[in-house]
Amino acid sequence: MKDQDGVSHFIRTIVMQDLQSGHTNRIVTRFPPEPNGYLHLGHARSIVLNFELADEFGGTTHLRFDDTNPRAEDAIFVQSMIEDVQWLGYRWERLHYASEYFEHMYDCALVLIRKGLAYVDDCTAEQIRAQRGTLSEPGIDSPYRNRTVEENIALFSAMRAGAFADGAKVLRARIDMRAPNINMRDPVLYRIAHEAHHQTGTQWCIYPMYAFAHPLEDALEGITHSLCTVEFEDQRPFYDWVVRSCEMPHVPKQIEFGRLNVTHTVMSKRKLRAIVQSQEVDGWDDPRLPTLSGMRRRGIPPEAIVSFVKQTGLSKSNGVADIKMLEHIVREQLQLRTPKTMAVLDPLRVIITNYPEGTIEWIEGEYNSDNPSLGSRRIPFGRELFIERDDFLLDPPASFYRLGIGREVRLRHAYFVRCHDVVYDDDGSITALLCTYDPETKSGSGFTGRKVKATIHWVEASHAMPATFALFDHLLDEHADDHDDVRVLPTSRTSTQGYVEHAMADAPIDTRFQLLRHGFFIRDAKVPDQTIYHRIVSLKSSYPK
RNA sequence: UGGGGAUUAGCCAAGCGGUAAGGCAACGGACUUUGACUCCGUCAUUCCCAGGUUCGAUCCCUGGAUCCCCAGCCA
Repeated sequence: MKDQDGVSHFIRTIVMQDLQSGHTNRIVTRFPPEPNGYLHLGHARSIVLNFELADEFGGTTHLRFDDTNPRAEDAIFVQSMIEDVQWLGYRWERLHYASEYFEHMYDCALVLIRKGLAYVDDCTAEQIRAQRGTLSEPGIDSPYRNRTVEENIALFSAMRAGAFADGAKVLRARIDMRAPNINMRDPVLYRIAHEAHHQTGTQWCIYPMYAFAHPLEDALEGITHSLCTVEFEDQRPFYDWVVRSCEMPHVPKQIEFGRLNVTHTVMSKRKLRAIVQSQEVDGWDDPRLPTLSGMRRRGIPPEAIVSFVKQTGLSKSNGVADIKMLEHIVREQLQLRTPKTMAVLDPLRVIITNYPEGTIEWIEGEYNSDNPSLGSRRIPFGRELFIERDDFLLDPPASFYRLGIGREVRLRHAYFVRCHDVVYDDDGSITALLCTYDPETKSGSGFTGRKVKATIHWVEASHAMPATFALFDHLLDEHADDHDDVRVLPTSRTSTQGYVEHAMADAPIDTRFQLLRHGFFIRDAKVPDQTIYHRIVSLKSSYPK
């Protein structure tokens, strides 16, 4: 049971077993982000997993905002998350907010109180922490642990009614302060926060904690498999305790999987925020960031992200995938879909001395010979051109196939040209190349008289469209996740001024191109009035540097 | 030194008692109007280590090592 580019994994196995054994007859999953930031590649793994798994077995998936902490959340994140999930290509059957269930959760808390399984604690956060014990020592009971049910109900109602200040009281589960699993030492269920909520306004001044709310949300929605990352594993006993103690009719199953990390970048929300706040990048959608909005602005197709997530597989270990794998998949996805055009990023003028002045020849050029459906365009050719500065070397070694004095190369789609002289300025730097062309060698003419070692790209000078190119490289050094300092590499973004070929000016702004010998590019849609091309990913190169 | 997890090639990852998939990377070669793409080939006698069970162990048992997570009124 594998899909094309996915790998079989343990959660799929569990789901299949649950279906076969009759434990459940329909799969319901959910993607439950907290709207307190931007979605990134790490979330993409959860999104793909939840949506694809349910879909594979004919089930459904809910998008649910886990909005139990108004101090951290904002409606603007709700909107960006909706856009990001849709952009990846997924459609939810139901959209929910945890806050929809606040009343129901309150009732569940009352159930626990009546069963003697929850109590109102007047201790401060510091006192509670001190009573909790440590990793190796048991905790001690709170002095308020044995209040009567009546007293607890009265106090909890008063908490809801706004009778107490933030932090004055909490509702706690009453389990076991000596439990070896710290999560079972009377965890907090409700805290007081006189804070407006983006969905419920000022209706509430007490809010449930994640550990209490999440299992209830899952149970209420009929979620069969509640998938989360491994750091929640030791919270599973409490998850099950909540479902059981609140006597929820539906019992969801929590399953944990390993986080997805990628070399040369970070997925931690904290570190991402630090980078954005450092002003070293252009906001949350900076094309260098692993945020979905950043990757979208970068021009990475959503299909590539989905494919990457599937191809990296899924296990319980927290692995670090090589970013080269992502880059490979992006190239693979773009290879056949993009028109291949020419642009010069670092221009060097070339004068074809034997080509008539004032003449422009229009050459028909196929956009992508591996995908003829992309059609063709007309390319102007004339006496003055631009080529890439590093396609010429004054004293080229034998391993350099391109231009040098006396050397001949093919101009893609056009003619062979041979360089015979160099023009310098007063500083001694090269300002132009003088070349001759051979009319016999026109592309498509079938000329086979002699061979040339290289084909280079070019742009005719009088029709060249000026453009800025933003070239992106690794955001951080290879193992950035290992240390706390997240210094953005200065090489992560460089830019150059150059020219693109005539035909590119007419393309829709979201057109992705393969710029011959440079890589895949797309216009920066955030500044449509400027002509800035983002390099999505470079081409591979076997040329020894 | 409490509890919970993880460990298969440089990286990700299949494998579920019958003799180590696949992808990325790397390295050779072919092809080439992109030093791209494509194609062909190479790349774990061994699965963290040590014992044990078995005709047979990456899979089962015992012991050990290393790494990750948990002491928010965050999620």
